[in-house]
Amino acid sequence: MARPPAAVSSDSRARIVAAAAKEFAARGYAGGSVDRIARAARLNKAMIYYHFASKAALYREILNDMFGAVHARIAAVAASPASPADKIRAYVAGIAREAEARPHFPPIWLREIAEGGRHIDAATVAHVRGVLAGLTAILDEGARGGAFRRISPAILHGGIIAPLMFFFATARVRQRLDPGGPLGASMEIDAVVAHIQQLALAQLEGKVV
Amino acid sequence: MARPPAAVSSDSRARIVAAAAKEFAARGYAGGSVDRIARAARLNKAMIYYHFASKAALYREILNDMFGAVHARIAAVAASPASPADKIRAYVAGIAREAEARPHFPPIWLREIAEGGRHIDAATVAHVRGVLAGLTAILDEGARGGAFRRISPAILHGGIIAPLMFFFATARVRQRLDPGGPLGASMEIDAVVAHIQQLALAQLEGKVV
DNA sequence: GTCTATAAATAGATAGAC
DNA sequence: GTCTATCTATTTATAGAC
Repeated sequence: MARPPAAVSSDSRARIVAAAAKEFAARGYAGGSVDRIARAARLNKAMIYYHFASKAALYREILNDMFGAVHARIAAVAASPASPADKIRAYVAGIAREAEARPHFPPIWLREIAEGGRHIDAATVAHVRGVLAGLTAILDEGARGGAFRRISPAILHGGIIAPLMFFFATARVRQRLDPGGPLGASMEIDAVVAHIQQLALAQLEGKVV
Repeated sequence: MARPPAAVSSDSRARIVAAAAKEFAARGYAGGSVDRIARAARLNKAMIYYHFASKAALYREILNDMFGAVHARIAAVAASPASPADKIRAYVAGIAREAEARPHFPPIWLREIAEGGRHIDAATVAHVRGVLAGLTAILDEGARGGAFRRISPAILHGGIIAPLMFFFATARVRQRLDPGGPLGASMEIDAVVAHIQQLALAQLEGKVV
């Protein structure tokens, strides 16, 4: 295998996106610096403006990828031949898996919520609506078959995604705020996902509320 | 009742704190501008540095007030003579009430989670630990009396606070992302609080998981 | 595609008058 | 306590050479 050339040419766009996702996750949109992104991508600022129209456009690309990936996965789950209960399990696990694949996803999601979705453009809005439409379809199917009570998709979705993002994003903080204590105790992702799956199904099957 | 003087003197510090809370909630710590805070408080930048050592110190004051208020309320709940189940209800309602009293609380909370608690100082850490200690005491009491199963306070707390902050913070976004749809449908705070109370108790009473 | 250099605006913070 | 004026660093973004 030949040694790669000293300056790896022209995956520069991908390097920028990766560096930007990390930067925006750590410091937010406003706090993120184009200069720092360039340095992390081993490029200069001008290259960022060669590939992207603006800092905002770069950020929107990352948002769109995040929500697009979740949308695609949820649409597949909703269209699958599984039972409604299994689809709910897959809904929870699917969001968790996309978050796991993108460490920047939970922090950026939390910040967008805090900002009132200020940077979310039309394409991303469509993805968000698509995710909710998928959940609504699953709930309808379950209700028609008598397996599920009718509950608000919004309440259910919030009860799933909020704790999920919280647990991903706080992995580091919990260690700091409560080392050794119950908050700091390591929580396996699989255990948290299983817990949230059971909580969601309990609501749908009328074991609670 | 006499007309107030044109320039109300020397509640300037309080005006700064109020304006800063709004600014940091809307734009985050990094995105918040001392200039804008001064303008919103009808003062100049120099007055902010007269009252506070730095932008960071001003922000920490707001964080401390938020978490201090929750800590105080939860400590009172834990020490009250109510039943464990009622204490859990009061735990959920208490956090909701403090968030209601401070519109900046949910957005700032979400951002701090996203930032890994970067701006949280020792005093605020103590408040966070105090809240968790209160919850742990309630769970222990319930478990000793046989009313509660033993479950992780961290999981329970996350399942309470994350959806709560999510629903408060998304009141405006949901309207935008899904007007007329289930997400955009107005959700009464009382209904959301009641739902989360029942969800928490269902876990503790072994009806789920 | 990649770079250096720089423009133009805004940031946090301070000096010093009143 | 409150102000104006200003310093310095950093910001996003662009021009133009190669």
